[in-house]
Amino acid sequence: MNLKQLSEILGLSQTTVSRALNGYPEVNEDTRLRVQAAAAKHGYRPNSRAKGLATGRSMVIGHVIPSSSQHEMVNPIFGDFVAGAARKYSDHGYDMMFTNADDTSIEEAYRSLFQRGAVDGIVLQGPKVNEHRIEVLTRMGVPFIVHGRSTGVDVPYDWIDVNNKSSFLRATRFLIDLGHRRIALINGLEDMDFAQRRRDGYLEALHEAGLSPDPELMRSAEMTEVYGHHETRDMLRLVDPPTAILTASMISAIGVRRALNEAGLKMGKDVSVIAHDDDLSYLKNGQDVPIFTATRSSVRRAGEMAAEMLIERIKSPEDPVKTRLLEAELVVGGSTGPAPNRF
Amino acid sequence: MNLKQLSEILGLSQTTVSRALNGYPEVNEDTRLRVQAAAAKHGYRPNSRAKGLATGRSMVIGHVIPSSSQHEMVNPIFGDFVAGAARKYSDHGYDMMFTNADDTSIEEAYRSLFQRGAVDGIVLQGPKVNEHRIEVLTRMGVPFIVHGRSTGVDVPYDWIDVNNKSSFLRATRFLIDLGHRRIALINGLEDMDFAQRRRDGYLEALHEAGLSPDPELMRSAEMTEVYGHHETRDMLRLVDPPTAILTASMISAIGVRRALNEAGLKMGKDVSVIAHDDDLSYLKNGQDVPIFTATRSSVRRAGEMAAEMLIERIKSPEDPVKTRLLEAELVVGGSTGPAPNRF
DNA sequence: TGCGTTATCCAAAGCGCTTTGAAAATGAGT
DNA sequence: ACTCATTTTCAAAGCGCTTTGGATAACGCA
Repeated sequence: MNLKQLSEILGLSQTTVSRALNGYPEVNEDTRLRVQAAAAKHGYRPNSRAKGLATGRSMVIGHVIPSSSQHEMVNPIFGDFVAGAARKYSDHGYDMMFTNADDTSIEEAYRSLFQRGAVDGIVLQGPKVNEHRIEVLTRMGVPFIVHGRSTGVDVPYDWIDVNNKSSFLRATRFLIDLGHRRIALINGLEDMDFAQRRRDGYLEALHEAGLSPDPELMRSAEMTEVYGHHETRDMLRLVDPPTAILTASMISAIGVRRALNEAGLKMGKDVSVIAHDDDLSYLKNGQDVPIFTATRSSVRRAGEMAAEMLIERIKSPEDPVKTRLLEAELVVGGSTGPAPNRF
Repeated sequence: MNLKQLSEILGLSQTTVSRALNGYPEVNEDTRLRVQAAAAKHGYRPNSRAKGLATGRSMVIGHVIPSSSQHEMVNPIFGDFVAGAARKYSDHGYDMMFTNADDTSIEEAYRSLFQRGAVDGIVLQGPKVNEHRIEVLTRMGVPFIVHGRSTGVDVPYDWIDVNNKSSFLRATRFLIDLGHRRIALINGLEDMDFAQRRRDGYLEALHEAGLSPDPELMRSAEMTEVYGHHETRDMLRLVDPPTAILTASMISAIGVRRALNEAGLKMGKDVSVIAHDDDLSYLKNGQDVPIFTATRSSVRRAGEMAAEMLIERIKSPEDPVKTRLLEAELVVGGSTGPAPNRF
């Protein structure tokens, strides 16, 4: 069923039917009702390609999935961020489109998505330090929003980010206040901007306290469970092992816990652990009392907000740049305690 | 830059330029090269909406995300399945589109996606028992594939699934052979088809061994970490607690492990655990020796295969129905051992 | 040279919608 | 009854592409 057929059935012109359906004022209310009833009855749905061609808008937001199988952003966080964004998109009549690109052709993927007219806006996830894609998108003139920020990029752009530095600064201070001196950081990949900022926060807190950082206690990789486990086991073998560990995700925190258990150490007593908690729906940090002391910020919520900001940007391309910095809460759970007295 | 402009620059007709770019034979090779060079130089990209309008195909595959915040399928598995599918889509020139729908309007979402011409095919994830959506899609005549199956639906349809029943049958037998008699099943939501089949396998193995199932040992809910923990803790308090636990995902297995640790029990010695492992990239089951004994089947691989099967279906709508049943491997790890002797 | 083939290229129609500019219908005012 | 303004409807153009049905040029061969 297309417009033409529907208009023939109704004995009206396509113009009138189109207008009736799209809420234009220059159509008699009775006619509008008739048209709407007929459309519902025949299950008429305007072809979105044709509509897009005619209006110049696709009502689709684009995301790119980097296909290198082990890329930081694809995984734990992906599902929740997308679920949050998707809901907001649909509230505003947008769909979301994903396109796959291997690491070498990501830039091309963005370009293609927009220039083909497939999407009206783009979400850039997982920015690295000096993220080149931001300039690319800016030059293309596509409305976009960055989930995160990129140190070293000085063109203005819309972003929404957690205050990673302050989170890790406060978390580290918290451990220092508990008497810890050997504090490890199990970080994400350090070319990722968020990892860099977390590291900065961590270092600043150490510095404030007059502690000098130990490279042996700073690890960086993809945030998997296995990685958290591996690095922890490795550090526990040091001559002077850490008494506290900061880790970049709940997933790796679980690996940390596993390593501690294997070593017969009690979390929160022998070794304190603080994790960053993205508040993933299938991996809640306990029910009432948090399992891990954590810096918490819902990535699902971030997805919702990113979607809304992007839609606003699409509506008002000339608005000044908008940014949004979310503060993570520091929630205290059972995984931290005073530094053990070694003597 | 559009076709018209490009053809004017080249002094050719739109027809010829279009054909040159799309590899049609009725164009001189020299001309084709000239056209390709110019297209590259000017960064010409055919508008996909216009192309879609003209060809009647959108080169997009649709997925629907149910928006009830706690739905079974959205989460742990989502990211990896999608990543697998996305790669195959892009190999064949397809993009993927997501649309959000709350539980009441999922059917409408599928209908809209296809009838608006937004997608050429649909992936149906997380089928329930008696999944109504399958008939809806069949009647609509849209090419689709189901990830999973649906007991009680008797129209033929394409699907790819893990042999859930046989996996859990074998896993349960394995525990019985180790001397376990009190075996718990921490299952997914039982209106999900996969959960039902796992339960069948579990029950069949008990039956074979002359064991009668204990409702107290059969739990069912969303497969979160917290859930695995909660049910385990609860069952450990029974007068006659389980000596072995089967659980439906790695995530809930982690909760099981946490509960065992809290109770001072050693996994693989005091209580054996077998998990179903979807082989998620950020949650590998250990490095060399598996942590959990597990029934393993890569959901990412399933995503790839689903994508390929769907694309074939789109190409050949009249082909006979295709189905694919994957056998999970039973990998033995450190979480299982002989049943403890209580006497 | 003339004619049938084949290789190239093109004009125009069509995909299904929105939107412009104009026409028809209605109503108000005198 | 007639004019003018307003409301309601319509025909046709246009969005950017593919594809049909020719036209033209080039070629082979008698």
